[in-house]
Amino acid sequence: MTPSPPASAPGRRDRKKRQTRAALVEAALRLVAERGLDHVTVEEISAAADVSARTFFNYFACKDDALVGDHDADADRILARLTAVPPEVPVLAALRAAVAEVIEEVQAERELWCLRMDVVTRNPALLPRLVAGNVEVENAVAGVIAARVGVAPDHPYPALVAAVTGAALRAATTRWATAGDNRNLADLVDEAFAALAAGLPAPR
Amino acid sequence: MTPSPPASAPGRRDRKKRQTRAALVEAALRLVAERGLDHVTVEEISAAADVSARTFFNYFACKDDALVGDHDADADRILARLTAVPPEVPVLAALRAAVAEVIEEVQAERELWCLRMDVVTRNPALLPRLVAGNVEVENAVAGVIAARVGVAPDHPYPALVAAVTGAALRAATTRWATAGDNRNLADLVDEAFAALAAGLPAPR
DNA sequence: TGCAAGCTTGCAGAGCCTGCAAAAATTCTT
DNA sequence: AAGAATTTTTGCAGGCTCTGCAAGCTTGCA
Repeated sequence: MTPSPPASAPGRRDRKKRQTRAALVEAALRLVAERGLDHVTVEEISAAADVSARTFFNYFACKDDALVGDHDADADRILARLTAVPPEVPVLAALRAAVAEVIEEVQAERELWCLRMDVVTRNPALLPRLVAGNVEVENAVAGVIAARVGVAPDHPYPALVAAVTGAALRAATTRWATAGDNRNLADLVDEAFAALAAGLPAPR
Repeated sequence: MTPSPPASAPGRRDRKKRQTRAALVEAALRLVAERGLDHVTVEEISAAADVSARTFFNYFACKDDALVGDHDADADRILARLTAVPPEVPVLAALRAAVAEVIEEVQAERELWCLRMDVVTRNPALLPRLVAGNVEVENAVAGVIAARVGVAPDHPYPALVAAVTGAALRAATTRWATAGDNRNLADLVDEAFAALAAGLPAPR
């Protein structure tokens, strides 16, 4: 137990698990992009990834999860980063810094995200799940913000800021993945946060 | 065809439909509040509303819809109100005015919404669907805003404002339905919009 | 009253998802 | 390197969700 370097020596088993998961995600996205969500069965996705249908559900709780992904790991990292930001940094700036890391990783997987966004917009039934992951994160973020600004956990401010910044992030990511311009996601997020801090003035 | 007074004389048929729908919603919320989402079947909900299970799916596309409701009608009204607001009104104020009507109706159904929020928070699988309805509305709202401020439909500003105000509304509604204080939803929404317009300054 | 339209219902069936236990693969121990 | 321990994969049975279809009933209207 406890392999001495847990990150450097993943071992064959972990490697295979990553491969299988990636294969399932790739097969799911490709097939659904081709045929549409309800013309692709879990059986077909599993066959394309060369595993049994039962194994699919060992990796994903439901069919949609293979398409939208689970962002629990991201959530933990964002929370850790947020708590690490010095208290004197303004709330919006702290949040912007907390998501920097995740944003870079998303940027690194641009093609995957473009495909994912394409699939989601063409299959609106997936939209709920794509937004939902964020909501769970927002609740946790709200708690950290409450402590940071020194108000009660049920004060309206933390929940508002968490929800609003989550929405801003989503808007920026959507634009980044769908628009033709090849700007960095980080730049789009910066613009969105700047607009928030300025009170959302009309452009120009 | 085309009943002369469509609103004043609903007729027995429409009345029955509304009753059936309300009975299904009530039964679904009550049963799920008691037992939890996956310990209640559509068959049981239908039985409690005294209709067949097949009829349930004539009213709702899926089990969850009976719990979170469909807000398409609200969406249409919000869009109509928004386009009716004079162009010189600032964007945030226009949005606030556009949702006033819907907010009053939600306020009128406070108990229903409290139960619904309780069910959703205790069954997080429902959370996606609750937020999703808003997203569809937001896209339409973004289009109207783009026209209002005179930018291209794919400009980042309209999408950002639509997403952010949607999030603010959601935060206010959540607080209104869960918190103990009996303040008006309209007041909470006003506060949220004011905070948005001020750039989300830390309280105090 | 009689007809047309709309609503409800049962039925059959595809597909999603879960629990269980056996088989296979990987890792650990000796 | 052989065997034990652990993890992963798989098949199977089964319940539940949701859909299409056709028959039967209710409602609205002339």
